[in-house]
Amino acid sequence: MASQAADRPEPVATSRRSKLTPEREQEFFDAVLQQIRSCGYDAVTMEGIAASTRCSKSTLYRQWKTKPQFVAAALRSSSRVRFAGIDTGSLAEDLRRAAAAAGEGTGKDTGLLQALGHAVMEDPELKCALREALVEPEIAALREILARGVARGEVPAGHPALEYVPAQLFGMLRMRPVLEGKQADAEYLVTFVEAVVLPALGLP
Amino acid sequence: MASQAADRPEPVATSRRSKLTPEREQEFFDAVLQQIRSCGYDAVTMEGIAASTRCSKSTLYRQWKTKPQFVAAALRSSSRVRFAGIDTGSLAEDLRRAAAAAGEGTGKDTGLLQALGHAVMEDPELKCALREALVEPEIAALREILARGVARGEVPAGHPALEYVPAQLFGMLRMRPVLEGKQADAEYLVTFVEAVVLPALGLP
DNA sequence: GTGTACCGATACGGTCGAGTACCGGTACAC
DNA sequence: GTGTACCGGTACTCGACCGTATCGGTACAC
Repeated sequence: MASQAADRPEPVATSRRSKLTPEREQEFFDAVLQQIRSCGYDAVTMEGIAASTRCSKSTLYRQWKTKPQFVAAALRSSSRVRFAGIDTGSLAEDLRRAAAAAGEGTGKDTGLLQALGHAVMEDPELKCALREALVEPEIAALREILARGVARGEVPAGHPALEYVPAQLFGMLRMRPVLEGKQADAEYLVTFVEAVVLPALGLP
Repeated sequence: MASQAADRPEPVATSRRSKLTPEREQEFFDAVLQQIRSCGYDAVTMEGIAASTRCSKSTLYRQWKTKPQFVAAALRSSSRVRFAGIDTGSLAEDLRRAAAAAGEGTGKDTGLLQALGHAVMEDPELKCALREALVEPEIAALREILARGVARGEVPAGHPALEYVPAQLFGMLRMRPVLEGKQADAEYLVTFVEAVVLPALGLP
């Protein structure tokens, strides 16, 4: 599982305010995000997290002041931009890749977005963390892809369908489970891109 | 406030197991749905509903066994298909009307869908009520509109973009608040339909 | 070896909400 | 007038969970 890097002998640098290794912290984060995905934000309890990670509530409250702050930290730590690095030189192909990439992680980010839905309205820090960790990086990467396509002249600048592309991709990801009860997997999303997004942009 | 219809003299038919008038019941339903929209499912309390409608908790629990059952009843009662009755004879125009209609009610059904997000995962009755009341009727009406367009020959049967139309519309409705922080109003949705949905279907 | 600082466990206080029980008041049937 | 059945109000039980406090154990520094 863990590589040799896990038990490094060196004292890292000077000292650590916490004896928790970053790997251990990540266990907490994974656990809380997993539980949020499966049970919703309100149903997740600090006691539950402590139990499932075999740490104590004290440890959680020592590191993070409150439950929302803990969750916010977990969100920030799991930031992983899925659309980064897609650049095939063709907008159509880039969009297919992006759709496939979005489909791969289905049930992770999507589930979080769903589960945190309204909890986010009450705690501004949570809201901010969610946007920074999950929403904005992906949107920015996607707009980057589109901008390159425009720069290459594949689509005229200001094409009316352009601004809707990110919302559409996320929308499909989000709505299919609701409407059809199935996850929006890579195949489904790629087909969607080819059937709708590319034609709307005037691409082959 | 209340019209004369409220204190009807007739005994309605035979007898009523409850002395609550249907109007009174609807007040409860409106109150609980409103509170769910603004605070989320978990934050809504039976005490709060009782207070805001000036009835007593006893009354609520006499009529409905539990909180989820109460909410489910409220959902069922508020079923109002927004896309029903749209039939202009032109698919493009029907879709514009549907988009506008969807935009009108923004913050009602959409908010509920958002707020109930994960609460629905735990109570099957709630889940069922939500689907029956909000999801399926709208989808069915929308598919009806599309089917008429196909029957008129405006779009070839089996056009790949057809099956995505409902999800697209709902997806936009749902994602714009997340991505842009603004409600998806009628204007936005109509523009979306014209920029993406119609071109993808090969309509003018 | 000694001190320090953190971890895990557990127990506790405080709050809040679901659901129940009981009571007085009242509208309606006969 | 009397009975019945329901409403509104309040007080209550019970459980859950947040966040705090306390204590013993242990890894590491020096």
